[in-house]
Amino acid sequence: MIPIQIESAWRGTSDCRHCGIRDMVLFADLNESDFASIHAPIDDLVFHAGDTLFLEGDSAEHVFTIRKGLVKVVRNTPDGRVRIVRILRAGDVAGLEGLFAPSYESDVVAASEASVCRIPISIIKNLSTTSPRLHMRLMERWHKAVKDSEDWLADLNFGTARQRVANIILKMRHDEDPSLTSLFSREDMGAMSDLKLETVSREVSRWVKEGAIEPMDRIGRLYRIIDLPKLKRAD
Amino acid sequence: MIPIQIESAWRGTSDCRHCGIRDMVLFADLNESDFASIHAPIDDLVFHAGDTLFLEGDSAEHVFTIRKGLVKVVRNTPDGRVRIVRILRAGDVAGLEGLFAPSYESDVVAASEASVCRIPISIIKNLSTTSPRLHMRLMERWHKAVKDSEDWLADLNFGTARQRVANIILKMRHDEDPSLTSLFSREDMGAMSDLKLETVSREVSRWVKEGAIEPMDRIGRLYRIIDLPKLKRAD
DNA sequence: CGCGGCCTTGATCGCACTCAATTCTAGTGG
DNA sequence: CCACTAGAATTGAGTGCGATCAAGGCCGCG
Repeated sequence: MIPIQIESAWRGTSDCRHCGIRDMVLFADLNESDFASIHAPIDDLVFHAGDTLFLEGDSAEHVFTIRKGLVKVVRNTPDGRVRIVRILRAGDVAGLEGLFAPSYESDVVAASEASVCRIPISIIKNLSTTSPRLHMRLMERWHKAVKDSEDWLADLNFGTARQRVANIILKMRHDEDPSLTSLFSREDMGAMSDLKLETVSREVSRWVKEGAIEPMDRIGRLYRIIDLPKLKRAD
Repeated sequence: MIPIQIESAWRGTSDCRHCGIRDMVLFADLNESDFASIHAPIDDLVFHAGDTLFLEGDSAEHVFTIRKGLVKVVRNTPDGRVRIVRILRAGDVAGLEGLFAPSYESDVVAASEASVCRIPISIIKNLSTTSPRLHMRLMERWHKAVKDSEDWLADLNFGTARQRVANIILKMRHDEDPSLTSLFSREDMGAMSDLKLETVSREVSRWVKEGAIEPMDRIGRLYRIIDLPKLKRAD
């Protein structure tokens, strides 16, 4: 199967030594001789909202570090529906499963404009035999992936529609300004929480009516959080 | 907080070199000098159904390899309910988060009699600076944990009660004889799939009435699978 | 202006929850 | 061996929440 190919802008080959978020990412602890042993190119790419980084079943040849933006990890159920199982943010890594599996195990799609480093898996495999520091970083990523995944399950797929929507609103708060929250389309929010888009819409409206949040645009994406405790209680 | 402490039988200090399932577990690739550097004791424990391996928040000092039996990974939601987020089987590892976090991030409870190796985290940390082979094994475990966790989310928390119960039945099939399946209590099955125990009971009964499964005991735990395709279609 | 995409809102329906009673099993002690 | 009990599973009746079907509104865009 030839996958749908990817719209992405190439921004050049990365110089990881001077990466702005190097301290957040896999290569944080590498030294000069580690970098010297990197021969395959690490590319710096930009994806637009809706672009695909890779699809489930694609041959796994790269690992992707998110530098900026939001990225959805999507699984397709046998009966044709779609579930968003995790959201990746700056510093997170997509496609780690490629280190062990021949192909990717989920679809990964940009949810907003996203700036991404594409690292050949061969580099990771070579370095990981020589650099215990990279190993630690890799395992930290795995740890975070498991924790995020289980938190997701526990937070968004539990309780009433009202509670689930409240938890989405909380989970999508901005890192920089936690009083702001950026929601996805109602359909995507439904795929995150196993609700129908109409139900999501109703519950968002209800939180607005009750004064817990306040719309900052006219298209239902950006909200200001007014009553944080109320959302957390979700009563 | 002093956690409820644990009922477990000590079966002796393990000799990992001659472990019956060594090829399945973390130490598969260690050589003699690796073993020679292990100084802390690795204990071999037996837990009975319902015993606690550790609780969320306990100081993380060991990693546990499951040798035999079934183990539940449990999370407690803020509103006091309980969710089973994963099941561990022979070869799986519990408590890996202790490598990075100071305390465990979920409760882990034996679901049946379980035989378990308790490995001090100090051993893993020491070995992982010297043995790239252990690193690979560890990352394989992380990979499996993420995949299991996301599969769980996608399979058991999706669709109608009928489909969820069918997926539990399929997930709990025996490795040795896949025509047999061992269910948990209806309450635990509810915690796995976010259903009430009465709903689970109804749906199990319905699959029996329709001839997809057949009870092998009188207490509703062991069933023989008669019509596998029907369960997979779940229509 | 018309069109398409997305969000919102309304009315109705059905599935899963709730509350409750009953049955079955294993375990205990007479 | 039987009576009694506690715990678990099962079954029933009624309710309510979220899905479904449908209509209408808002926004951006050609």
